Amino acid sequence: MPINNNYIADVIQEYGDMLDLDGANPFKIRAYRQAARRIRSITRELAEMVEEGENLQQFSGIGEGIAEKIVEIVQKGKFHQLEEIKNKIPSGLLEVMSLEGLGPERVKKLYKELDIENIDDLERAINKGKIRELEGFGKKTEENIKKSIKQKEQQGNRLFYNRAEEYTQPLLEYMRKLESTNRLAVAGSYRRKKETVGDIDILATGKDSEVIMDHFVAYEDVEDIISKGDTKSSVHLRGGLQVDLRVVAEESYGAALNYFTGSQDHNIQTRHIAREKGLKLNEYGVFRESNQKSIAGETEDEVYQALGLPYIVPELRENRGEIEAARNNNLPQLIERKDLKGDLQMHSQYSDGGATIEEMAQAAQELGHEYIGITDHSQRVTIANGLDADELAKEIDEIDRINEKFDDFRIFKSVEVDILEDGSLDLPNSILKRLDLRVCCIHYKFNLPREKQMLRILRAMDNPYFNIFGHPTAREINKRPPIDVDMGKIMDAALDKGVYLELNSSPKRLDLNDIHCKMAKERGLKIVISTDAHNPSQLPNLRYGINQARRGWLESEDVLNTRSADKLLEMIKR
DNA sequence: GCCGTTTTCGGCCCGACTGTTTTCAGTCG
Repeated sequence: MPINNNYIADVIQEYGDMLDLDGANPFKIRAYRQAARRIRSITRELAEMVEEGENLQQFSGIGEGIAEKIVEIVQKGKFHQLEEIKNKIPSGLLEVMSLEGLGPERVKKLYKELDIENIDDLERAINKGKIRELEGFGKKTEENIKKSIKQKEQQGNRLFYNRAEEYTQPLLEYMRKLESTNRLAVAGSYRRKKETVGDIDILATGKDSEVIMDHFVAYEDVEDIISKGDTKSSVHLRGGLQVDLRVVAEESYGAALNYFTGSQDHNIQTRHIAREKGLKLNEYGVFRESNQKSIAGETEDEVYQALGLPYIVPELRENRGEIEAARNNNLPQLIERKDLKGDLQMHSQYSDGGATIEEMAQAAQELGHEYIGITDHSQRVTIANGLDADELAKEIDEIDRINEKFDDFRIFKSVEVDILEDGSLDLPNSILKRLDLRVCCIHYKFNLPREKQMLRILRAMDNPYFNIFGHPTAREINKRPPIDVDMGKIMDAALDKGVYLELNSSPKRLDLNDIHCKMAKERGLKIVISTDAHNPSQLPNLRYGINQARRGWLESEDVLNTRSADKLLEMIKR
């Protein structure tokens, strides 16, 4: 594991969780967890900053103590306080604490009274009926813990955004059928368009909350009901996805939507602002601290206005500078789907696509595209029927023929050419130069150590026919970690050489991620948003890329394929 | 442990639901 920001955040977070089990000061625990979250959103590599002796305390949430620990993590991969606490408390307890319904107090009790150190121990104790005998526990709690274990085994990872959509849309339709519901919206990370979704938060207003709740838990896909009250109910759907429904009064709708959309970090900041202004912000509205009088709540606009801020779109609500930007009236005008004029990565039957070039072109035209790039695989990717130079030459000729039929649409002759281990490209320049543009990607040797991986990529970028670095970290969400690279250096090199980076819109890749997009924007490096579609039905996936781009603060200006075909070719020329 | 247009000390977001209890602790988001 490379010592990147995510690793550092993991270690800091683990320490916070261990402190929780140790019964430490809750605010200290929170400080570590907040620091971990903060670290994940920093767009520079902390390891590098440490090596260069830079001050880490410039980041809010990182003070003297945690800065010292980060230095130790960078140097040794761990820090001594964490090792000490691990000697005292079995780290298997963290896994137990991650179960739904089990927090630090109960886990501690299980450890002290029943010697439970991990989930296996816990399961054995449940089977012996030991849990129900503990003071403060009971039969029902024992059953719930049993369910939680099963739940964790089943669900495992967070859902891809597009899969979450498949669960959410029918449920919304079902809820709309009920006459008692008035307003209905999805909040949470789903509304913020995160690449994966842990659970679904639905917000409703309506005449009779009891009727709405009854209707909700009666949904045919509900597997079990976790809780049910007047204002909040939670269920598991078949397949394990948790859905929470909240019913609020009309006058609180905006405040509730804002509150339940989060993120938590964003909410903490907005509440701070409220307090500064002598106001109180909660899910019911904005209130004057002096007389508890409500001054806003029905719409989100109103809530932000009461805080003296312009409206902030959900995708930006991650406490990554949006509050400051809002205060300075400097929020980005985020890119929208309609800004994109074309799609620069897709496959045809020449390699592993399911449709002909003409079929892809036609479908793209119907979506309003002005151009596409056909990027079939190169020879190295044998499993995808990658093309050699002769086969690619044939494809080039065919695209020329097809292009003659169009007046106001253009197919770029392109390729998804592999970056080989030594940094050479998988096809000779003699054929690459016949193309309009080239997307260069890594499909093998993901595990090279950072130095070698960097050398490979930077060397490849030296080739004048390297235009776009496709799915740059090669990660697959929930499956394969990103390759170990210094993204800042890659971006600097890309700027220097006139290379662009791709945001791959496949819901399983979404590569670059949001933080990398913001990094690119801060450097002035433009991004290409492509689908990597393998058949026409995947062409609308562009919207997932747009979601990610918006989370990464990108504006139309920051994205290459918002340009016309001619302008694009001009810009891509090295 | 972090932070500061009241502060270097004394705060730190806050309300709902469940289960096991007879008034509340624990957990969650």
